[in-house]
Amino acid sequence: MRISKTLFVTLKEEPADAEVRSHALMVRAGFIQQIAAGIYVYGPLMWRVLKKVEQIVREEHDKAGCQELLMPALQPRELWEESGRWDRYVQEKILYHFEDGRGREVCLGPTHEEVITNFVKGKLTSYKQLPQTLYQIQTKFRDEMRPRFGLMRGREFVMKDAYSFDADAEGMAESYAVLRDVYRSIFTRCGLRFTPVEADPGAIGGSGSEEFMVDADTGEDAIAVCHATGYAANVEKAASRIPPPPAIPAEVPMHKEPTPDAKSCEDLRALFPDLPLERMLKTILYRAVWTDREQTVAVMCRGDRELNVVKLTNHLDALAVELADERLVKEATGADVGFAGPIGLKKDVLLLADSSVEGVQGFLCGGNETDTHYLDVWFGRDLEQPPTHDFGLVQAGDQTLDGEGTIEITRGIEVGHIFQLGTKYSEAMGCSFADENGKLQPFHMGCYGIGVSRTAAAAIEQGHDESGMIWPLPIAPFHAMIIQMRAGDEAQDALAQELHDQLHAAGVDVLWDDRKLGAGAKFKDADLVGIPLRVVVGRDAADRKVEWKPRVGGETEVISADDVLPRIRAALEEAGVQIG
RNA sequence: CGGGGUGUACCUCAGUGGUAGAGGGGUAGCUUUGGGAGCUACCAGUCGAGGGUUCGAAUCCCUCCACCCCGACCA
Repeated sequence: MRISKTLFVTLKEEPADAEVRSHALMVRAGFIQQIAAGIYVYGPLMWRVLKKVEQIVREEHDKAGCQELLMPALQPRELWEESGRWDRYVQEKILYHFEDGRGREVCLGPTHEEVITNFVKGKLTSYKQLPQTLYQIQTKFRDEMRPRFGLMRGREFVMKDAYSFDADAEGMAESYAVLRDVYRSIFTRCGLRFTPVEADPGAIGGSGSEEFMVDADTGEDAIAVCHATGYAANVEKAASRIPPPPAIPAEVPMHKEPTPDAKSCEDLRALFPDLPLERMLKTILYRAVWTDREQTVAVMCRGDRELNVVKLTNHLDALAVELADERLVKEATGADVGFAGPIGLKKDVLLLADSSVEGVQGFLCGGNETDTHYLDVWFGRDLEQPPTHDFGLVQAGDQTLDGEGTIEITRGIEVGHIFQLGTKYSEAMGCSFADENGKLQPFHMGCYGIGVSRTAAAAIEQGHDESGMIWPLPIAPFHAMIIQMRAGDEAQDALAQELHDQLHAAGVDVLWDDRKLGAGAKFKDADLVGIPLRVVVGRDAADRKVEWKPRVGGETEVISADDVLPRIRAALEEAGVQIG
């Protein structure tokens, strides 16, 4: 393809509103254009990338026996009432929903468990048909509170979603394992470095889930990994061995101390330098919301540890749990923010504690009175120890649960998430099959998602330098680029044309820069769009000599024009890319 | 949803009460030709929207909207 005949428009200047590299580079290179917050046009080059990712996704799913279909983006409210998710998704303001012309309520699908379950109902009717996995690649709609980072978190994005149907939990686990392998193959074939991690299933529900994280410092997700044991989990889910409780001090009666303006553990350390952080117990107030009620929840936690709202939300089985605002804190404690404690809380506040408080005695805690804390507080003597549970956030340096290794915190971009749903949707929506005895049983389902557009962005996040993008060969918009130095030079025109035609005929995706531009501009553009294999047709064209100039990792080399195709073939083969 | 910021040409931005600007970009010409070359001419804006103050508003005031950032939240 000749650049002069394509929509190839690059910008010299960085877009002002792009925070992450992938976003800035995609805009500069003309891959995407923003239409509104979190809504983008995918330009021709971007679309080529997306199609390549989609193709890899398709091939790997099909190879594993999955079947592709296409479901509607527009979905009726009734379906979502059946699964019981309408309220939660509306509450979380993630669902685009509106009335149609006749007053019927519909939504734009953020995910498709309801539709797929409804679709197989009456079609998958016998155990003899199982297992089956169906998938689609489609645009999803989610009204993200804060879309950001370009394609990383959009309100409309391309997603592959798959759903498995099995007769029982064992079957579901097998289908899940198959898909997990499919996912590994997909991201490996895309040329990405990634880490599969244990995850929290969130609003989707179900028992087990794993996320596939592309390793990148700019990722939105923090993950806890241990190289010694191989443990890897999203910090939302991760558990670790809590450092042992502090030594128990001599028993003295509880006493109240004035602590003016000491609202944090740090402030308190300045006041009581001899008291270890481990013997300061924080009490954090939250507002938990369910469909039909809400409650203030106070959670105690050791001063050297942090709380994990996701674990708390799951424990409470709440729709949402958020930090209490100033007003609510005052209402529950009677004090300003920073002085909450377990003693003397308002009666309707639910008091819980993180496991880290177990075994702590003689501690400091808030006095529920502005500028006041209690010291030398003992569980059992001064108050009952509240029910404890693991609500803790894993920290770098923690021991793994088995004590065999040390956890470190890294960052990643979530490009895939797989779930074992169990019978949540099949039961809620009355979707069942006949087993060997002719008895009706609900399906055991799994669901599996890949953010296709996010995967493309993650590839740039992982592969770029100061000059531009560096695409992995399997998902690059073009495999190879011919950079012709002087358009109009007879020898160069002829050789570039010959090479272009030869490569094209061989099935190589080749982009030919035939523009009448200075050499500098062409090299800058070539670096920016990051096509991995490059050939410069220049001053030696008359001798059928060209320069082999890969985007990265190779010295420029003068080679015969006849060696170009073999070289490209070799590079493609090495990257596992089939052509022709 | 709370806090902060920004809206002026296709892009990046300057312009604090008196004729709407620069650079990039595009077009034409000349020159140049291996890492975003030079010169000349031209193209390009309801100054986010509405209201107010003023002889006069991009500029001051009010309301709204959009976008970006931080937080909260989030497959």
